[in-house]
Amino acid sequence: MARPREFDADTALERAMQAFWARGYKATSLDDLCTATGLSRSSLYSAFGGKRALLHRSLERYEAQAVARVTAALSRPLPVREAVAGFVAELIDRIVAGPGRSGCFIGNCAGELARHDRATATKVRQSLQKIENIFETALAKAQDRGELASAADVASIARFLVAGIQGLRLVGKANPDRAALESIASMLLACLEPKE
Amino acid sequence: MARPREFDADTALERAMQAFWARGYKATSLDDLCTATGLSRSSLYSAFGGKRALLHRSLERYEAQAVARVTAALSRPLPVREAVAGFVAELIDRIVAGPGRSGCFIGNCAGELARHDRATATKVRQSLQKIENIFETALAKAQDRGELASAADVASIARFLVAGIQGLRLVGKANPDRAALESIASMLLACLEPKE
DNA sequence: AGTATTATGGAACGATCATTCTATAATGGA
DNA sequence: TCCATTATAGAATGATCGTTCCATAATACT
Repeated sequence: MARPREFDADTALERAMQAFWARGYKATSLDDLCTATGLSRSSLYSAFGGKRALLHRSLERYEAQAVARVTAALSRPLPVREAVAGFVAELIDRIVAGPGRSGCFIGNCAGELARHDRATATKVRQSLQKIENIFETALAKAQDRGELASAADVASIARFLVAGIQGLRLVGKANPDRAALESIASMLLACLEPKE
Repeated sequence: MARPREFDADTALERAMQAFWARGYKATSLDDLCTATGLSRSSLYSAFGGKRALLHRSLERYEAQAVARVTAALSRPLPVREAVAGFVAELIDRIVAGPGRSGCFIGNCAGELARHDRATATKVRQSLQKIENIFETALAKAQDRGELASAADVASIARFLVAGIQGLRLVGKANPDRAALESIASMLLACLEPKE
């Protein structure tokens, strides 16, 4: 019994997320968001509530996609070291090609906002934790398969990989050089090698 | 033959840098900078030329300080592994205590600006390179002392340490948890262990 | 002492910011 | 078909942005 929406909220959110991801929170204006989504200010506000709320919805959306991507990458029928290596290699491809130079949206929010925005910091922390948990689960399975030493601390390795990937992506923003990034990646993956 | 400055340009720049470091570029307004430095807009503009120029001066200042800090930490009469470990341990102390939660100013600029600001990206890349070179030099000396395998690629290790430290500091912004950060640090330092 | 020159404080500027408001359009149910 | 309800476009709002300008203050040199 009312006028129906003319837009799809899901694709609008996706486009808003892309805008925040590419430019950052403060650098993305409401005009930018309206242009990106094709919505008017009224529609944006009634559907999402404001810029900050839209950022949080964007973070949730990104987290879901990131969880899916990591899960997919680590579910491949490969030794975990090769699965992780493939995941990182794709990241590097995207950094070198250009689109990956926006970095990780979660990491971007951590860098720009975590210090002075408790709510966003909490969301960032939780998102990183979820991704870390996916790594940990995959590593534990690999450990069961005998790919990792039974003494290996899979939780610590997972945490290390998440931090290392953040570092890789951050450095890649300023220096999208394939050789440099692959060198970093290969040393990062050493944590999955059995000690000789 | 004219009116002299009432302020010290060096301390003004230091305070401006602190403001940019703590809040980021876009989030630091000219009012913030005037408050932080104690200068009027006129003085700021005549002395530094504008917000963006002030950022670049701040980056240069931070780079010099960072170079000095890293050089000092790696010049201690210790095995390089312990020197690096001490450096990272102090970073973690500052993150956990609070002040270190601003992260690395260079990394912050990389995250916020590198993608859309070529000049800043170049400065960031050069600064990271300089710091990387300090690590590499220290590692090469340690290699000469026999602390590292003669086959070790000190340039790659240096690059890896810089990226890893950026990741550590970024993750520390959202999750300033000592145990987690120390776990990451200890795995990072594994690249300096002789393989068994 | 007078003057040229630079520094300073703060007002003024236009642009842009996020948000709210208003008028109009479009629907489903009566 | 008319009404209650929600959606939309875009104007309006006040705050704040970075920058410029101007009047005044303070010095060094003649």
